[in-house]
Amino acid sequence: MLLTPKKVQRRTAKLRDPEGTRQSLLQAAFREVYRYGFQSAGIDAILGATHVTKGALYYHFESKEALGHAIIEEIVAEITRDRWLRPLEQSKDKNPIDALIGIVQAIPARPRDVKGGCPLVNLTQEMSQLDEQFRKRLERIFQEWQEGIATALRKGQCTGTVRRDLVPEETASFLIAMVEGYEVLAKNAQNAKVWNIGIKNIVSWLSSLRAPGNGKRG
Amino acid sequence: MLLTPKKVQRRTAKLRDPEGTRQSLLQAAFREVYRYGFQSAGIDAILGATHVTKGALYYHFESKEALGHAIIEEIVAEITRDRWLRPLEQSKDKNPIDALIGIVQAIPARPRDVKGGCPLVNLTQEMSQLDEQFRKRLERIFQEWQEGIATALRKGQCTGTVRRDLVPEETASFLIAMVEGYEVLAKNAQNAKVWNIGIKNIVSWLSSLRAPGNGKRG
DNA sequence: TTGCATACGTACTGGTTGGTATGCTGTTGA
DNA sequence: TCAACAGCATACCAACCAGTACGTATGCAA
Repeated sequence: MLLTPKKVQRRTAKLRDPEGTRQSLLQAAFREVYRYGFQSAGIDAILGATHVTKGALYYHFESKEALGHAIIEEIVAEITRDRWLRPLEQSKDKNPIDALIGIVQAIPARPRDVKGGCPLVNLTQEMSQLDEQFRKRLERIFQEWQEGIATALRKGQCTGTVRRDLVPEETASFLIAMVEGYEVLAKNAQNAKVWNIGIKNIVSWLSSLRAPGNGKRG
Repeated sequence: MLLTPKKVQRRTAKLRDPEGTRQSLLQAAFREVYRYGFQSAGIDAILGATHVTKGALYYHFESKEALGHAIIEEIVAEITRDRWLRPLEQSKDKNPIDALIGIVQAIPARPRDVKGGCPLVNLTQEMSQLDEQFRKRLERIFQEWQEGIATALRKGQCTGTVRRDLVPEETASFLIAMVEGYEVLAKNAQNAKVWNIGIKNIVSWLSSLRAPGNGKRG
């Protein structure tokens, strides 16, 4: 008896879409890593969250480590750019203090964001000491972030909206430390209230950076 | 003539010393958890760092989780008390701003501390979202810490050395967020320089909390 | 139509993990 | 003197985990 011809059509006629597969993997892997940490995020769990199989994963990424690197460069870095750098760029004619206040207040305070904390901090805490490759990639993000803020502050100093006695880089770091610090506190509390109080205090501190005689909307 | 009443200690023979065994385990486990995180710290690695065997471990602790709880309650909590609460207690007649400045400046900046980050933050980042038992224990430490600072600030407000417009609890949280935030930045940089700049900025901010007309050593 | 590279799917493996079952030894109270 | 028990030591296990081997389906070029 002749073999039956192969199943002509699979129900969900899967189109080949390597870029789509790659993105699915990155997104799912990010979610798992965000939740459980890189080391504890299991490959099988990541695959279970997608319709992708192990063969496909290891076709697109050399190793779990390489997947981790891609997450940092393509997802985590983008989050920082979306939340901080692009808004700063777009409001570069405005008073940078007002811009920063707007940005800080716009950081999502949805339960899942507060409870999960900042992906950048999560990965830094877990990996910076253990793996230099991870550390370098994370450091680049921090530097980009700091420079973005420092540049805006420097401009504000030129146009007279920001106090001249500040060192822009140090002030930028300080702001980042405050934001990250409150993310940690909020994550521990698993509660947006802590975060909202934090925002309030950061905004109040940001206001103290205005050049004397420069009220709101300077 | 009577000889020594108690047995002379034998050098090589292993004396049974359950409390010592327990402490060895706690210390070694803390070091491993501090370095690799709780989930990634292996039981075998912990045991390898001691002269203790698995049987002894599971005699003293019900599970890895229970060991983790003990680490938080007996080691991490003690670090916070040693660095913050006891110094605050001991200098309760002093200006609290000066006391806090002293404490912040006294936080160890040795490479291994900077590179490892703050144990409290490490554990919070990793576990708060995943395990409520861990979270609760960590939250207690944060609360103790915050209350210690807030109490000191409140006293300062009464004695006129601290600005009266501050909300002590919020200011305490803010300080904690700053410290933790800079620990994250320093850990990412794997470099004490970032930390030292952080200290400088925090100290400068702390000085701004003094009541008007109240210089140093108020 | 063939030929071949891309893009997967599946079954498996060697090593590791937290945890346990069981047995031994030193100490202590009767 | 001896039983009972605290305090371990050792061997072992099932589950899991990253990674691989290898087969197969698809698209495209010649």
